[in-house]
Formats: sequence, C-alpha cells, structure tokens
Amino acid sequence: MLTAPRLDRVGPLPLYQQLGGWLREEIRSGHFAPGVALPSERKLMARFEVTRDTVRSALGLLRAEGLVSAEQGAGAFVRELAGALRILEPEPVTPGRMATGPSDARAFRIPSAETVTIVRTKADPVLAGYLGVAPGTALLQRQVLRTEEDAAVEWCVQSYPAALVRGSPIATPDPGPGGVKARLAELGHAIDGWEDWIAARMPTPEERSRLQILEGVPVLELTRVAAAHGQVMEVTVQVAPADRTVLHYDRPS
Amino acid sequence: MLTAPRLDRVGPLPLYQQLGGWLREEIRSGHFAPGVALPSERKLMARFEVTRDTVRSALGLLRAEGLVSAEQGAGAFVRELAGALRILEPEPVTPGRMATGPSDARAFRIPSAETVTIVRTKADPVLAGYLGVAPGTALLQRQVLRTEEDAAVEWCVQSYPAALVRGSPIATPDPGPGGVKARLAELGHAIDGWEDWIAARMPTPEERSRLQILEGVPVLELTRVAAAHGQVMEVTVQVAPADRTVLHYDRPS
DNA sequence: TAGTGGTCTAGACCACAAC
DNA sequence: TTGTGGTCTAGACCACTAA
Repeated sequence: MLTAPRLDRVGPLPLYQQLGGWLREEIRSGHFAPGVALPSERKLMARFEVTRDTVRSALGLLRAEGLVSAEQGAGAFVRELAGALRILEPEPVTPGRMATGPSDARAFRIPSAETVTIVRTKADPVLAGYLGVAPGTALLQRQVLRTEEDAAVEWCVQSYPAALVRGSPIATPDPGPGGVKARLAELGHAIDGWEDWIAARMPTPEERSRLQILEGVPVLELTRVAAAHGQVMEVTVQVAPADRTVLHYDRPS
Repeated sequence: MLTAPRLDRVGPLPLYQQLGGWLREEIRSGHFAPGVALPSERKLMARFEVTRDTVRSALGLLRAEGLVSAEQGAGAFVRELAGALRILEPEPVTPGRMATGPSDARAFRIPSAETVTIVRTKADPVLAGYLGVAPGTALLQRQVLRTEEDAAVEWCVQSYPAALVRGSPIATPDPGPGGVKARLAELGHAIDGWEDWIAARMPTPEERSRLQILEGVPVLELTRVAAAHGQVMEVTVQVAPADRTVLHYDRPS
C-alpha cells in the first residue's frame, strides 16, 4: 500500500478506473497474490480519499473480469485458479484413461456422478433445424447434470426425435450398458459422424446457480450434431463453467 | 410499463435483483425487443420508487450478462446479435468456400485484412512447455490483428523457436505465397498434425480495446500446437470476441 | 465484538445525444 | 434545450465472518 499513487482528479480518466487499474497492476505483478485479501474498501477509501461507492466501482471492474471474488464479512480476494480443469474431448475421457492436458497443466478430473431427467418437449426452430424436422415436432430430451465431489461441472441436454426413441431405454434415466450410443446402435442407428459448434457467453442466472458459477466467469457451450447414415439422430448441448473446463481436439499425424 | 409489479421491500431479495429480474423477463419475453431502448433510469426510479443507484445496480446485472448496452446520452438498449458470426475451423474457411454455419445461422464472413507485427521474445514457461524448449529460449512471434470492415475480429500470436525460422520469410510480415505453412514445408517441416485447446474467459482491458469488445462479452481462446514429424514447430494462440465467433469441428462419416 | 462486504438513500455535476 | 447515462459525494443500516 505504500506504493499507492495519487489519483488524478483533473484528467479525463474516472477515479474508479484509475483505482481499478492500479489494483489490476498490483495483482498482475504479484503484489496481491492469488488467495490474498485486497485492502478493505474502507482502507482504500482512506488511502485514496474517495468515497466507498468509488472504491466499489473499481472493485466491480475486477469482479467482472473474474480477477477478484468478494466474500461478505471476510473481504475481497484475488481469485485462484480452479483446483482442477475438466477436459472435454470428442471421445470422452474415461476414468481408465487419464488425459495429459496442456503444458501448463493443473490436475484433471473426471465427473463422478450424474443426475438424469427425462423431458418430453417440442422442437424449437433451432433444434428443429439441426435435427431436420419441422418446428414443433415431438422431442425427447435427456437433461443431465454432471457433478464431481459436490461441485457441478456440466449441464447437458440431449435431444432426439420422440418417434426415434419411443419404447427404447433411451427414454429412461438409465439407458443400460454402453449408454445411449449402444441403444442407438441396436436401433440400427450407430452414430458414424458428428459436427461440433463451440460458443462462449455469460451464463444465465439459472446456469449460475445450477453450476455454481462465480462472477466474471463465462460458460463454454458445445453443440454436437451426431448423425447415422447421413441422418441426424441426436443433438447434444453441453454447458460448462469456463474456469474449470477446456476443450481438446486432436489431429495426430 | 403498465404491467410493472410492486417490489417486495420486506423479503430477503434485494430491490435491485428484483428489478433486474423483472427487466430480464421483459427482455426474454420480447416485451423489450433487441435494439429497443429500455425505460430511462429516471423513469424506472419513479415507477419503482427507488433511487437511481438501485436502478443502476439492476441494469448493471443485465450489462454484465451481455443483455444490455448503455449509450451515454441516448439510453440503454437491448443488445442485438452481432451482425455476422465468424467461423473458426481447423482448415481455415477461405473466401472461395463459404461455410454453412449452424442451423440458426446468421451471415458468415471472412476477415478481409490483417496487420502483422514481428516480435522477438523469450519463451515463458507455458509456451516453452508446448514447444518442448527451455524457458527463456529465443522465440519469434508473429502477432496478427485480423479485421473486417473496420471491425477487429481476432488477435492471433504465432510463436516459433527463433533458431527454426532464422533467415526465413516467416520472420517477415509477408511470408509469401502459401503463407507460413508453405515456408515451414520448404524448411523440411511440413505440419502434419496438431492439437487444439479451447478455453473461454473475460477479456483483459487491452483485449477489450483492441478487439472492441462490449461489456459482458467473453473471449474464446484457441491454442493450436502444430507439429511436423513429431516435433512441435508452431504454437498459435487466437483470441476472438465470443459474440462474433463460433468454432467448428467436423468428423463426417 | 470489531471489521467486512451488501444494500439503499438523496442528492450533485458532467459529457453526450437527440431534437 | 432537454433528456440521457456516467461519475462522485456523504451518509445509513444490514448480514456475515473471524477473533
């Protein structure tokens, strides 16, 4: 704190941006290390001779960037990297096969539990377009919440034309050995090709609570369109917190 | 505005969250359509009998979610989808081949210009790990800002061991016909495999200004590790605004 | 109990956009 | 000129954490 500069009260840059910039630099330089508490809002008020609102605006910048987490009653802390990243790959990483991860690897984990909800709905225009059916066509959806040690890591919605899976174990929470893919194969629709579309956005409030997403953390959204003999059989939308997830595609020589 | 509810001043939910929730629902339901101005802050003050600060906190929620853009002097507007998405694919989409896009497709465009800066630097631990060299090893970086109709669409940094590309056109802004890949092939290092790592996060202030990123919009970060005969030759990091970018991977049958 | 962040009030002046 | 959002001040009370 001794190195704190004076704020420029005549220039065009707002006070809260100056203060936010100073805090950001202190974090980047390691002066405020991950896990460490920043000076309290009232100390920053006194040190920089501004009101609490100005201090809170500055901290708001850093929270929106995902650099800082505030804990009521305790303080504001420089955010630490999530303990473990989860890898999403075209062929799922199974517990028997550990992913290597990028060279700046942290630990990598596999989800340990999932809760499945079966929902019958009608195709909205987007899903209908992917599936090649008319909007309003009856769909069966498997909504899956994957968790790991009490922490939700992914929300996943798989959609099928209802006519395709009627009477199949796919329409039950536990599709049996080999999972949905095996049941599709038994129906004569073994998946033999797919397309992935990957986007990122800020989570909805529902997603934030369901996946326990912190402030300033976006979600990755992976839409997989899977086909058998040229016909789309399944559309999967996976939503995962971006601070705990990395996608991986490999084209080895 | 006639349907606006009363706020609950005794329950546990803060006023600004109630107000933010109401505005969010009005936007989702289409009452406030994309491009339309929300009621002004002073009107919301009067309508809900709260102070301006409370109104601004509510609007702050929506701005952080990327739902609303404020324009000084004009008003706060429901954000519209970016006019065009750019597709990033393993094999770049060239002007001659138009991508089809997802079924909810908007227009798709190809970047029209790029500015290249050549930088000589030393490998940080992360890059060194990817490249299989010691940290501090001399690197050559090509920093590329891709733009399209005055709008920046991507920031890209390509890194090579300096020893590998010394004296090659790779170390110049214009590497000549066929680009960097052709020059690497001439050096006997034709790229024959790669790995992609995909992450998302909020942009740094530098990225926000460089790529003209709006509030509440994350970036997609694609790291490609490209190898020739089992040896890593190139690490490319691409950063693109998530509201104008979608990644696409295809594994046809 | 003392200190922290979370919420809310009631003003003020400014820069900017639209009319 | 009028209305808009952007910034800043100076308080207040609350819920929560940690000692």
